[in-house]
Amino acid sequence: MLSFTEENYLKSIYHLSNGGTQAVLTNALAESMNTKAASVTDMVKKLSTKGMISYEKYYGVKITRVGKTEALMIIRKHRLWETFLVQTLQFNWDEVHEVAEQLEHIQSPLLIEKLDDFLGHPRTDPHGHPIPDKAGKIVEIKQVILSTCALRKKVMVRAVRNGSPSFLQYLSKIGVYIGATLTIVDKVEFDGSLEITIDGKKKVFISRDAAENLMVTE
Amino acid sequence: MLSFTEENYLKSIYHLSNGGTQAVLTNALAESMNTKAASVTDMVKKLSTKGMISYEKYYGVKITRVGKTEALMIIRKHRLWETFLVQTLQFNWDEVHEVAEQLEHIQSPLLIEKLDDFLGHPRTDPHGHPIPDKAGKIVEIKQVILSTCALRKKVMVRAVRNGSPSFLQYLSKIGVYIGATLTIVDKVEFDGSLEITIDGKKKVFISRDAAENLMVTE
DNA sequence: TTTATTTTTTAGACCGATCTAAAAATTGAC
DNA sequence: GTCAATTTTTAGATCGGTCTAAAAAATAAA
Ligand SMILES: [Mn+2]
Ligand SMILES: [Mn+2]
Ligand SMILES: [Mn+2]
Ligand SMILES: [Mn+2]
Repeated sequence: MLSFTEENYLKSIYHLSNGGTQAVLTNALAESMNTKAASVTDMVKKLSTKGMISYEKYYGVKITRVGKTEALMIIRKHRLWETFLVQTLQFNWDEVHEVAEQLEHIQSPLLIEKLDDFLGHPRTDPHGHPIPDKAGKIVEIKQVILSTCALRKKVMVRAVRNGSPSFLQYLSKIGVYIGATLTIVDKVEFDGSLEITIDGKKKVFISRDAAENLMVTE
Repeated sequence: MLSFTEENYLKSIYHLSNGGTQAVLTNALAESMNTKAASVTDMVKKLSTKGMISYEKYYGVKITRVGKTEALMIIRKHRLWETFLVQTLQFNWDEVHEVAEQLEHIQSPLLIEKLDDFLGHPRTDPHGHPIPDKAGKIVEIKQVILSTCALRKKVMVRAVRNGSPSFLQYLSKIGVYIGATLTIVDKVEFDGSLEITIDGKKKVFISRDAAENLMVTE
């Protein structure tokens, strides 16, 4: 049984390692957890003795098989709760993350399976991120960053990379949502900003930063 | 801001004091919290400095106005979540308490108001207990213990006093539920057990203990 | 390849929540 | 009203999670 804090560390390690493919360094983890390197070293030893990660002094940590499964279950809960908050309780997509950070730690396998049933086994959360299934399997949909797309090509918004409330609110305001059809009508060489149309109608300018945080498919 | 543990203590104090009407002694609180008297003394001092209770050495604690409001909000959350689990997620009424013990600590006023809206502002939880409203107001329905009722009188089950899973499962098994109509057809002098009919049909015997944990109205 | 910089770990402390053991206050019995 | 039993509080320790400051290792620069 992992503590609240241990679960958060593990989730961070999973994300920072790109799903367990790379090692995670102490300082990177400290920054993402808003804590100090010394605290990370302590926690990392604990997670290591619990078999969640393998830890080699000065070389960072790698998530283990069980650790990965554990992390995916927390992510599953997080994303199912976010979906519930938006679909069922009418939250806006920029309001759900903080609450889901709490709800993801509720311990009840029955609850999460019933929630999943109730929601109709959604495959993605309100931000377009895939929801791992009961077995921890995650179906990644091939998608590319908007700013890399060709001019005049119709693409569909699939996910946001940065899910910060301010970015999400901005997207809502200009009319961009998951499932929207975008077309790049012009690229500004100077600053990387784009002129796009949304659903073939509205024409807006978005910054390079915004364009780099939208994931789309053709 | 109260910690997880402080919230649990406060809720216990509220219940043990019958909604703030009596003082609560250290040992009583220790027993209900499954902890030691020494730990209670520590916690009680902390809750006192936070203004949730007034504490007088050797004479127990009394809940304050703010403490009561705080306790009622936790109870509101607990009971709304229990209602959600049964009504929306199809839990049985004996499966919800433990999960609600966790969910009641989620911090998000927006969440609880949206949940309340979604459920249609229920007035009682799956065990018949009243749900405090947004302002902390609680509508107690006058009800009596089944074992005190007269013979042959039709009464309606309103709530259970003891909500333990085993009792609830037993009730389900014999066909007793919130809203069922019961009639006492015989009282056994010797052991206080009752012979009753459920909804005018099924005839069963229940023990004194069971009869003392069923709340009914006429 | 020696030195300087950066990263990471260790040592030692603090805080919140808990415990055991011992002291103090209250209550009950005679 | 005194003494014994019960209840409650204090004292001191532990554990998990965090911190700062200092030591050690790894990396980069000269
Ligand atoms: Mn999120
Ligand atoms: Mn999300
Ligand atoms: Mn309950
Ligand atoms: Mn209940």
